Parts: sequence; structure tokens; C-alpha cells
Amino acid sequence: MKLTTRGRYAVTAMLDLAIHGDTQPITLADISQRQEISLSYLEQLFSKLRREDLVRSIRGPGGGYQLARGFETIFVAQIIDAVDESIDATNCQGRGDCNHGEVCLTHHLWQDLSDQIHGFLSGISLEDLVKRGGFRASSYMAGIVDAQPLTIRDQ
Amino acid sequence: MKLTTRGRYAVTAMLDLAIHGDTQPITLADISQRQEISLSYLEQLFSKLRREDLVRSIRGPGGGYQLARGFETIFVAQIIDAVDESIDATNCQGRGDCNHGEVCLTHHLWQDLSDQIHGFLSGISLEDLVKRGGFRASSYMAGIVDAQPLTIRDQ
DNA sequence: GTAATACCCGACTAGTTTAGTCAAGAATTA
DNA sequence: TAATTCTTGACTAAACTAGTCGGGTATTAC
Repeated sequence: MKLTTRGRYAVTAMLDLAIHGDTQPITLADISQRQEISLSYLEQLFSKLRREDLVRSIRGPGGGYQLARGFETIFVAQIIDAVDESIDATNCQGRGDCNHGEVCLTHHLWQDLSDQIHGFLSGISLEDLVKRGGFRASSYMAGIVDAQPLTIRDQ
Repeated sequence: MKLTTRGRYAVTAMLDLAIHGDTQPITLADISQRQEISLSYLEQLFSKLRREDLVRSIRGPGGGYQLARGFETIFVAQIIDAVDESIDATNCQGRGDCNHGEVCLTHHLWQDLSDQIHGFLSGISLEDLVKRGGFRASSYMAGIVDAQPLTIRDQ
């Protein structure tokens, strides 16, 4: 799990799509204007989002992008994973030989933290983001923790 | 909150210090050898750790570094904050004018996520890391969630 | 006092990533 | 057939990472 501005751009753009794209396809030019993200950069991002089947594209006049499925089934973690190729939180690519052939001191800490963040963002859907007024995460965060206990997930 | 290998190095080094430095000061050369981190790079990191009063330095032969206080009062979040100057998770540096003078769509999401991660890591002390066999984070994470409810913190 | 030890500090750097730009092309509709 | 919109790939400036290098300064032991 990697968290950069690229992931933020992608989630913002997908959220724009979820808000405005319920009926007709939305052009990247529209998203670019509304969200102040460069068009060419959006093209790069949507290329990846399409490959991951998060959006559908329609060419030609009247075309644009649509969510590939219902916004209640698209989660923040999926969007971020699609555009931010996830680096290993660990140093040894999970081999466990980071320190003289042994597991390094903090290996598990980073692995688990990474899983935690991923689990957290896997619980927030575009629907959640659309429906909460002002898009504050605080309110549903409590709910998420109740709903899915913080155990370690196998990514 | 920013999570890079620099933060990982710093936590690893501090953990080494917590494990080996209970009686005499530990030299960076020792840590460098044990943890396979370049000496010069460690010097940079410890310069920051010292400025944040997480370690004490003793010069001259027999000198080295010690934890500045008990390992039960030093938390992972503090270490990472000391070496990874925290970038804003938001795009507008908290001004809230990220989109045409208004708050951007995902502003709060990132702010809250950042706070969440920070909260997690603020609950893990060096003592926790030293005492758990194998340093697995999973076990005490559940405890942390019980202990400090996931409300939004003012950083 | 002088040599060795160890921290201290700033300048520099190769490589990678980020956040783009630019140009050409392909599909679709009017 | 022209306009629209997605599609793709090559390129790039700036920033960041993970270091190296070279010279300090404080302290201790002899």
C-alpha cells in the first residue's frame, strides 16, 4: 500500500464520476475542469483504472467514462491499488531475509501496518464518500471498525 | 504522516538501541553492522532523532547513543515524525481551498486517514516492539483499538 | 598533549518517482 | 467527413531517496 498524490487524484476523479456520471458518460475534460487535474495526467490514470475494470470507456462524441459497476461496490483501496503500484512495505519483498538472512527487526510491524491501512481503505466505498455530507470520513470510520474487526488480512 | 524506508530505518535503529543499549551507549557503527544500514545515513537519521530529544549522544571513546527516556514512552509515530518530515496528506496544506477556493472532494478523507495512521502508530511503543516475540504487530493492534477509540485527533 | 574514538555537519550525487507535456492515432457519432 | 473523445507512447523538469564524502569537534586513554 502506497499513498501518494496520484492515488488522491484517482479517488477524486472517481468520486467526480460517481457524483456526475449517473446518467450519461463523463468526459475527462469535464473532470479536468472541475477537479483541476491536468487532462493528460487524467488520461494516464484512467488508462490504469480501465485496465483494472473500475471504469468503462465510450469513444466518440457524447462518449466519456462511466463507473464499471455500482458505486457501492468500488472501494478506495481498489482505486489506489490500480494507480499506485503497491510497493512492499517490507525491505525484502516478503522473503523475510532482510537482515543477514533473517527477518529484520521491524519486518512484521510494517507488514501489519500496511495490511491495516489496506483493510481500512477497503471498507470505504465510493457510495460512502458520495453520501456523507461534506465527505467527512470520521463518522463512518467508527462504523467500519465496528463492522470489520482489526485483524490481519492476507492482502 | 509519511511512510518511507527512512522511517523504517529509524524505527529499526531505535529498536536496536532499545534492545542493546540498556547499560552502555551504543555506537552507530554497531547499529550499522547489525542492521545493515550505512553509517553515514545513520548519522543523518540520528541527528534528527537527537534534535527531537528521542536519543542522547555521548562523544568520545566509549561514547555512542542512548534512548533519551524509557522505551515505554517512545512511540513509533514519534520516531517517524522525527525523520520523515510529514507531508500534508491534503493538497492545500490544510487551507481547505484545494478546489476553486473550496474544499476538494476528498480533502477530509485524506486528512482523516492520515490521522488514523498516526493514531495507530502513536499507540505502539518501543517497549511493545521489544517485548512481543517476533515483533508481530497483529496482537497489540487489537488492544490499541480497544484502548483508544477511533475518533479524529487534532494531530 | 596527542592519538584514537565517536559524534557532528554540510555539500554533493546517482537513481527513481512524480506530475506532468506533447504528438500521433483510432473509434464513434452527427 | 469532420468533430469529438478515448488511447498510447515517448519525453521531461522537479523533487525525493538513499546514500557518499570530507572535514570538523568533543572526550577519553595513554
